[in-house]
Amino acid sequence: MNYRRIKPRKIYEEVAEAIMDMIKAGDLKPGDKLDSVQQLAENFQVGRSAVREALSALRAMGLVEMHQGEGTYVREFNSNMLKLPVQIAVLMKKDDVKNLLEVRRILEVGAVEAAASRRTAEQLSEIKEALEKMKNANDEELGEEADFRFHMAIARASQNDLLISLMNNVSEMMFTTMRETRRLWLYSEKSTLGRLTLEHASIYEAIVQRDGARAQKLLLQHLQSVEDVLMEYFQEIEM
Amino acid sequence: MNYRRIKPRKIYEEVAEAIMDMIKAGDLKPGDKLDSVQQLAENFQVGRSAVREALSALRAMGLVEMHQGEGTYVREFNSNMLKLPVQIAVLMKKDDVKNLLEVRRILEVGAVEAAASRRTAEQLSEIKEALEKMKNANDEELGEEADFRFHMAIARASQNDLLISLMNNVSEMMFTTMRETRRLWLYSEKSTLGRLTLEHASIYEAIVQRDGARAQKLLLQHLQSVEDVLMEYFQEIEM
DNA sequence: TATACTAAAGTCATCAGATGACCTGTTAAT
DNA sequence: ATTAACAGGTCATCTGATGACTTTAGTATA
Repeated sequence: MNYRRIKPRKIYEEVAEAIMDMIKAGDLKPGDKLDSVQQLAENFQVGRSAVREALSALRAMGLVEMHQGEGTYVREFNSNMLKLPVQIAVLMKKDDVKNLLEVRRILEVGAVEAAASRRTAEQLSEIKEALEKMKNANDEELGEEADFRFHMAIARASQNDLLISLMNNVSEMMFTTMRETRRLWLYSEKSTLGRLTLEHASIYEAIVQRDGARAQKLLLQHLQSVEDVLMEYFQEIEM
Repeated sequence: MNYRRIKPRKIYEEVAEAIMDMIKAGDLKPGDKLDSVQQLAENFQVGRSAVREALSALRAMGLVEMHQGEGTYVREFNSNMLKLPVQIAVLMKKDDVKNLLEVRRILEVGAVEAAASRRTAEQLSEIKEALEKMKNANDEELGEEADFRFHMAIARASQNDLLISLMNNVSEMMFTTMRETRRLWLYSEKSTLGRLTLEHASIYEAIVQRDGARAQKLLLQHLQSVEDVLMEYFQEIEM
């Protein structure tokens, strides 16, 4: 037999949903202040704890902000509010890291094409700036940061907030997981930084010329070689 | 001037972090039962509310499960535990939907290449099954489901849990946002279902032959045409 | 009047006790 | 042996109290 699953609806879930509905319906707009916990509890005819748990859930989802002594406010909802739980990254096993790198590559290759076709002049100069910084960076730390900025500048040029936000999250998880690996790698081969810079430069050129296909191809090669080296080091260190 | 922001650390944040550290350190493994709220409160020397808020946060992150009357457990952490707040989808504006579709396309084009090169025989038959179901579906509802299954089967064949999970989330957001649109679209043109099936079939063939590049090209065309029609309808309906 | 300090009100954060709901395993009854 | 009743443990929720923090208004002072 096939019984339909009975779900005991928790009160805080109902409250959270009710508040979310008010947001959807436009009764509450971004920036608006919610009623006090006390007030909400009375309105919904539930205890304050239930309201607090509901608000906690909404906060975890990024829908509201709670400020002690001030009140609770509806947050602006750009797509970039999407937050993956980055902390989880530290729990990752080797396979997960491989997957993470692959997702990074997929997202970025997708982003660079959009960037090539949509980039504004301003975004172009942002990319160029990161590129220049990398050229002039003798220090590994500076190089690493410039590298990161270059890739994020490309993401921003895609003008897809959701994509930007995903890449942000994925990058952060990458750095969290591989912070040691990456550092060792950069320290070990001085020549690497130069090669990376050259590859970046050619990608930049393709974006300048709005040649999405070429940019994709170059970026793919670039990332794949980086991946290979990174995985090699990662394997040595973490296993 | 630039003052560094002072953050009054909330107790529940500290508790959440402490528990997370225990998980990281391996003191708590997936499947383990946490101490009772009562007990944790005593251990940390804080009130039960603080513990509950901490656990709420961890639950929202997907790190633990709370079962009334039973206890709180550490969840298995596959990458597929990554949960984007899908509910937010309903709040999306037109631009967001466009971005969402683009991200879907990027992820899926990436996934299909991985699928083409890595798919096992079993995964192949899973894809074929979805394809057959779609062929035999006279009903729109069945067709829609088969369509969905086809795409998810490809994702699974990529064998990248993180990628699968992201696509799952993105798909869900898509369906949430466009459930009305999509239905209307399918109802309006019977011929569409047949065309979609043909396109799927050719993609399937490319995967059979492990021709990643060809699969990518076909899928890209497929998704782009779907996107175009979808956006057209969406604009009419929602504006 | 203008400024600085103070007080009060509103609100979130946290605590602690009490009660209800729910699950599991044990014991008792048939 | 099977089933029903029970007990213990635990989360869910309510409630009153207290602390911390922010904003605002009022008051005192120069």
